[in-house]
Amino acid sequence: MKISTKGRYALAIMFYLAKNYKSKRYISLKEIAENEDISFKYLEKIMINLNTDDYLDVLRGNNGGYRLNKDPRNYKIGDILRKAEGELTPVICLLNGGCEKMSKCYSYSFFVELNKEINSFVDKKTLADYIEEDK
Amino acid sequence: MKISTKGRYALAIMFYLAKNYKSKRYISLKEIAENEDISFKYLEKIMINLNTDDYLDVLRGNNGGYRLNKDPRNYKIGDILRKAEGELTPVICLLNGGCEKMSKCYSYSFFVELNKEINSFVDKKTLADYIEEDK
DNA sequence: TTGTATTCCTACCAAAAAGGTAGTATAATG
DNA sequence: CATTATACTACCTTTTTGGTAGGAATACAA
Repeated sequence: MKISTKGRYALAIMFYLAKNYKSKRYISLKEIAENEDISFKYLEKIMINLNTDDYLDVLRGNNGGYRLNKDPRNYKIGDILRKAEGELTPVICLLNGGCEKMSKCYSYSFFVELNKEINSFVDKKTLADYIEEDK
Repeated sequence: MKISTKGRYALAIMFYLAKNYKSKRYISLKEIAENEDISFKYLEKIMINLNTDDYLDVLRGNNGGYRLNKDPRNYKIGDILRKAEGELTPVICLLNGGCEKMSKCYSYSFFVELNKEINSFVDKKTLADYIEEDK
């Protein structure tokens, strides 16, 4: 039940962008990597999953990078973690509506509830909830 | 953010024992392994972590095995998962009160809240909550 | 007292996932 | 056209997961 570095680094990236949202400037991964002490190359890889479906503004070249394209309050922590880590379901069988041993599985309804608990929490929290000036 | 087989099998064991609580009989891991389609040897290994601090009654030899030593309502799901999987904290830094980069970490308070959310949920649920006759 | 069924304990091991690194292609801009 | 970014693909090392194997200790019944 751990969040891997992918999820943690993705959050670090997004908080970094959120912090700079008002300046409108593009932030390079190099800058984030240096400030957060994370491997630049690894951040690039994480970005591939993170920046899908026009999630962020991108600009290549000099002074390029990434920036949020909506207010921080519109970025759910749940979406960020799911993009980086994949589905947050505590067990895989939840994605298929149970397995072949479902009929005698006492754990299943517990997993359903836990899944709901986790996802509803992470989906009601946004970047803005954790940045002082945006609270 | 997945529960591993250790945690899932531990729950399977505990639900199996809970289901048989009233009969007072000792249940062997062999029986559980066969009924739940899990490797007997792996269950033995999981049991090492599960049955600490007099968590269960044990009897060796013929017709031996394990049984609950208190009512199913006294076994918290949280305890079972923690015994099998280790601490359920979504990130390790929560166990040390943060890391050296704490001062600029926007994620930390989110992790604290998520941790609380998860643990308070799994600790308010017991085996009895998911067994028909005990509800 | 011997055989059988069980837990207890230690060591080992293969496959998968995590956590990266390296190199090149593509794009934007001065 | 040089520079500075992202985009993409391939590879690699370490750790974790998910087991297996074998024997010692214990309980009990015939």
